[in-house]
Amino acid sequence: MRKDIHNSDVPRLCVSCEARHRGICGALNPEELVTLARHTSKARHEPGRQLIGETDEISSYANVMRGVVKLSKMLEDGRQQVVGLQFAPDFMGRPFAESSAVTAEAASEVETCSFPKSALETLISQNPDLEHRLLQQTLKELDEARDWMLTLGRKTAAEKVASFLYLIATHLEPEDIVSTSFTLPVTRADIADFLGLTIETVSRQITKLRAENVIEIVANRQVTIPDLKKLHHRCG
Amino acid sequence: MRKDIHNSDVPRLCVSCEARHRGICGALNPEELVTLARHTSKARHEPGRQLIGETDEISSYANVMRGVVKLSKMLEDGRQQVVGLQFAPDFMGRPFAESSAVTAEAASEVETCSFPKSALETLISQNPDLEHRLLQQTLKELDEARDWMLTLGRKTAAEKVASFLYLIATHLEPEDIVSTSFTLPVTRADIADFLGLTIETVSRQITKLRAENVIEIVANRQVTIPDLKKLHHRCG
DNA sequence: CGGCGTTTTGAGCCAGCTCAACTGCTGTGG
DNA sequence: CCACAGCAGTTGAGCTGGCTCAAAACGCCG
Repeated sequence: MRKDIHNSDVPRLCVSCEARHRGICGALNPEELVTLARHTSKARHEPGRQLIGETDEISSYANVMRGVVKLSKMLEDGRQQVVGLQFAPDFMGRPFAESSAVTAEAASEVETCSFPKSALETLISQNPDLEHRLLQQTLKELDEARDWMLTLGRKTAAEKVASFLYLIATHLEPEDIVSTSFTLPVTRADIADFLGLTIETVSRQITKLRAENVIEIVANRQVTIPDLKKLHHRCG
Repeated sequence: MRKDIHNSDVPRLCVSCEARHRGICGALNPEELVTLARHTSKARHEPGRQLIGETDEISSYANVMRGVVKLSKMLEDGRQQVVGLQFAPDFMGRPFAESSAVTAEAASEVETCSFPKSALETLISQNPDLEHRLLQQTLKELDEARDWMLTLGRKTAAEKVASFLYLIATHLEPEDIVSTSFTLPVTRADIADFLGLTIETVSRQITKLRAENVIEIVANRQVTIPDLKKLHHRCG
């Protein structure tokens, strides 16, 4: 928990919340936080739980407090593509749209803090800094989406898997690390859907990376990366 | 040219400009337009002309006035992926960043209206509606990028080419059309780099679509689509 | 221990790639 | 006016990376 001289003014719900520092709530003053918190509800979701469907009407937005949320799109025949992953304290939702255009699903166990569409829209209209934060996050997501397009369109299966592991490692851990160890927040099927590959190909490439000592697999989902730089070299 | 009761107040440069209606300049009042126009320069660029490089420092932004701009990313070994196309009157540039992270290149003959980074940033700080427009465009680009990730990751070559032609047709022409005819604003190589395919595969798929009477190729770049719905069915 | 979901491994196939040749258009110069 | 060089696009033949289908191995929980 961070030190914060205004702790006494902010709602109990928000006191220790990351979204107030690095997330969109950082744009709000104590008074606005109180207003928002009145309409807010925290929730915990099991892996696999769908948070919003591709064509659902949007009635609320949320912050990701803990865990990883998977955003995906689907073709009529069932082919699926994961188009984004969201980590705490990302904002979730598509402002100014009727429907979300993507399915949001809890990849790991997830905690969210959600509030009605109207509450956010009211705040946006009276606080330009909130819109600035939204713009910043949207630009970040656009950058990530474009990076990923390069991966999807032009990298080999081996490079795709290395890129995925690199992305997870750098998003789950504090920056400037050399080696790391973590639990994969997603299944092989999710990885495959993110990379535009099949489960089997993902599995084979992971096996190969392990055989070449680029990664270590402790338990099924438990990965250690002894040298991030070495992994990065495999990313193409 | 649109009718506009304020024509007399706005700078000559801006009078007939689409960006003032559908682009970001729509957020500006005549006075702000005058300020911006003072630092503005229109330019025409030949196809292939690089407008900004992937690692270039950003010193100015621009509106696309005419033509199509191609945004791309490259791997060290030269593999390239087109990550976006911009049409008039799109805003071009990555606000709040040191470097652009993508290469922008004129795909067709292009006209731009560019202004220094600082001029836009000043206006943003004093006019929240401008930031709102930027957010709207960024969200639109993010939606498009995610749609394209589905195409890149999960569609077959045939579906990819159909999707590309559909995208171009619907972006170049007024809405609610059934049939259309247009000149492709990009080369086969660009299409391939957009779709994550090779030139040869693109060519074969176009030939196939023609053989199946989904499209007509008049001259090399001149395409007619007799039935947009039929094309859409090929998009997967 | 047995059942079930996830992951790995194996074997064969095919969509899309590579390499190479050809076509057709355009501009240039003799 | 033709020759020809250069570039964009097409076509062909063969190869291969990643897919498909099938089965075995590995947890994990009751």
